[in-house]
Amino acid sequence: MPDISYRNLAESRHLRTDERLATILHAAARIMADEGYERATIRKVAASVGASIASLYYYFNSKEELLYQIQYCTFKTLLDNLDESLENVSDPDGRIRVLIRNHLDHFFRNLNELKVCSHELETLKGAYYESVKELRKTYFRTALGIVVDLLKDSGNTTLDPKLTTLNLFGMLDWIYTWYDPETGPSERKASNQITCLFLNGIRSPSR
Amino acid sequence: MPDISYRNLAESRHLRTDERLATILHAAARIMADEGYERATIRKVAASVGASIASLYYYFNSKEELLYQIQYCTFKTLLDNLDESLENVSDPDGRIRVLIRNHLDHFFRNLNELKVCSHELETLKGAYYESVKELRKTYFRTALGIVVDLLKDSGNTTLDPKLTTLNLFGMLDWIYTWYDPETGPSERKASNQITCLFLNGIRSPSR
Amino acid sequence: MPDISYRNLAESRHLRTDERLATILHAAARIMADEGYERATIRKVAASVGASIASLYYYFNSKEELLYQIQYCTFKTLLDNLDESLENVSDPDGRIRVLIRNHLDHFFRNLNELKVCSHELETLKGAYYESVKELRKTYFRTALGIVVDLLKDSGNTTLDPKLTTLNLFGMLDWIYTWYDPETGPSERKASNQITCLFLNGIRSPSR
Amino acid sequence: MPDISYRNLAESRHLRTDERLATILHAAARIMADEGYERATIRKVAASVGASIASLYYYFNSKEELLYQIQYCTFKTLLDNLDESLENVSDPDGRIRVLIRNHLDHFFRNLNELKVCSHELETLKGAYYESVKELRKTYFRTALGIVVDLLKDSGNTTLDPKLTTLNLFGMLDWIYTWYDPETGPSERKASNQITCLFLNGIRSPSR
DNA sequence: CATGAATGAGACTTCATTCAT
DNA sequence: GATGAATGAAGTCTCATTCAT
Repeated sequence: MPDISYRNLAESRHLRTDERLATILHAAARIMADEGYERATIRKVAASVGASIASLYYYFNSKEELLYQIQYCTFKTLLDNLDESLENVSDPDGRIRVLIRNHLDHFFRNLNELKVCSHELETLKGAYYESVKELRKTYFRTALGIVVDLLKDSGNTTLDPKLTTLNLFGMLDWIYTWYDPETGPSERKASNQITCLFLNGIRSPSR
Repeated sequence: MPDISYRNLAESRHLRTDERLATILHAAARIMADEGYERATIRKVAASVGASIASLYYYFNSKEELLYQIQYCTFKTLLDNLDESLENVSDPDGRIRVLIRNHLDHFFRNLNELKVCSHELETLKGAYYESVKELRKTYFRTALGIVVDLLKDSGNTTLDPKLTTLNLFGMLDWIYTWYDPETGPSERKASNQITCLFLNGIRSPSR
Repeated sequence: MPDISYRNLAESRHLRTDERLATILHAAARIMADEGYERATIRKVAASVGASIASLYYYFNSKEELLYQIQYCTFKTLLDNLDESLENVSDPDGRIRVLIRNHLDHFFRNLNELKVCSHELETLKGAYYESVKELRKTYFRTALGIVVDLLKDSGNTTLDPKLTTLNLFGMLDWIYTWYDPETGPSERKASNQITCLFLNGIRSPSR
Repeated sequence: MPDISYRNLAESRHLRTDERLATILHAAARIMADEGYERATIRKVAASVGASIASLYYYFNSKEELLYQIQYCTFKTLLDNLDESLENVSDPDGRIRVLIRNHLDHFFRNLNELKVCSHELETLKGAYYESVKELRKTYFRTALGIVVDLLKDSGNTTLDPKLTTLNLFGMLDWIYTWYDPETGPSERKASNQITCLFLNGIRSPSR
């Protein structure tokens, strides 16, 4: 039974410690994205942040908890930002644009976390798994709600809302397989392309 | 330097042996999909096909070669089938429908292989990696060619062909994260939804 | 308890089979000399003679027996030849020259066997070990007898016969570490040098 | 590419750790001498020093590095001692006596290391091999230089210096095959016998 | 005589984790 | 807060050997 002891970075007053934790989480995400959870050894994480292996255990109780913190932080932040940005937008078209922008803004800057979350959700067990699953479910439901409204507004009865939302996330999340901040298109262009393809796909029911 | 010795199942005459290899590849794909390459131990593969660990090494020289055979077979079959199906279709709309159907027909029936190929390409090194990479590049170029024609025909100058192709594969490949043969929608329905969303998205340039 | 079933090559009438056995023994000796007994796998021996692994077991019952045959043949031949050559020589000086020549003649042409016999005597267990040990003891006693006579004739009371014999074999057997049939001195020269150094060392007691 | 990280025992200040390393090297040498490198399992070494298998890997990175450390330490010490002892001796006769004494003093007390170095040089690969090879070459050249002078002084033109040096080492190194500290002659006697046999062998050219 | 296929045993090695300091 | 040293568990792979064909 894992003892979840997630440390809320924002609330803590030990800034030095929490900056260090953030550094560790980021380094771990990079290594886990590059090599997968299993191949991402604690040893490599320690080396990449210039610490001893043993000292890392001050910041997390197990390798699984390290993975949990990465995933939890990612979705917590994503969801909090989304809620805030949606507050003043009410039309479905505007809301879906906010969601897409929020998602891509976050993950273009955190491709490693995106990859880790995509690959390693089911690596978590028990309470860790449930905790992250819950956040993701909430996030998906928000998106689904917007898509439902959008299809209604377009009079589109061909597309199934749930499948359409899944396909949207397919395009959004797939970016971790191809986006390269160095050589790729601008984030803005990539973002616009997906928005455009998706909204057109929805708006005009096939005759 | 890995000595790649891919055995072409179709051409071999040692049926008994090759059927056994196919069984092993399938079992391995299932376990690797469920648990990831690293956690998918040879022991588990052996147990799942009712063989001793050592005897598996009669069929592949290393765990990496096992992964390679899974990926190579998958893309070789996919590509061969596609080439055959495209032979008698010349209009871009028909060709993209063939590609989507071919892709989904294959992977709805081989979700494990899809997941393994998606997650573990870069687990392969050296010649193994290059060999699979080459097949995938060929496959992508075929799709890209069709999308280019499609955009031209639609007079759509907004969408970038390469990004559009990547987004298409985002929707197509993402199915491994949500499709459930037991409880999900029919393959036909899921397939139609993606085709519809994509073709509409392309056809009608945003006003 | 190993069942020693040494096949006497000379007496057998299955020439084809025995030629094959000789080929195998020679190939095995080469590989064992190069890599040591443990690293010299049956697989490598099989490959080097172009046979399947299983078929080798027709010629010996175990890897240890293979090693035994190599060692037994080597010392049996060496000893038989020595006895024959010594028959007509009675003075110690002549007899020691015969022994040195016999030893070097044989081993310059069978360096691999010399190395294997030097390194792997104690790899043999039980009856195998005793059998070879017996031959070697007989061989050593013959040499020791000659050295005793030689020291007596020289009036040399400084040197201990047994130690002197051991030192002689040190020089004789050490050749496997440095003699190279391709680039080294002629066998004749190398042989003369040892004979010269040893006989002078014995003949002239230090002041 | 092995990363050779030889720890100089003498210079380190972590006495506890280095004493432990020395203990391990010694135990490993004994087992490798008794059974050969391949049969000398890490398990046996661990058991013989009362440690877990995994903990040994704190002291070396691979079994091959363990073998390397044994060989490197042996020849480094031997060579350093020789250089020191030769410093104040200039006549060839004295110098060869110093060399013989140094060699035998060291190896009578480290017969296991002598056997391991004799049998397993070529078990080392790449940088490990080159490193030890270099030391041995230096050691041999020192001996050869002395023998050259010695032969010159004796007016002996019969003997080839290189072959003579090789034969000397044959007698010196062969001791690992027969010397028994329990039942054998005194080291002093054994040492004198070799010195005597060799110097006489050289001094009096055969008529 | 020959061999394809199989297997139990056991080797080296790595890893997450702990704990005394 | 930090870390050197240690370890049980487990993984991949190789090997000698067997046996039905």
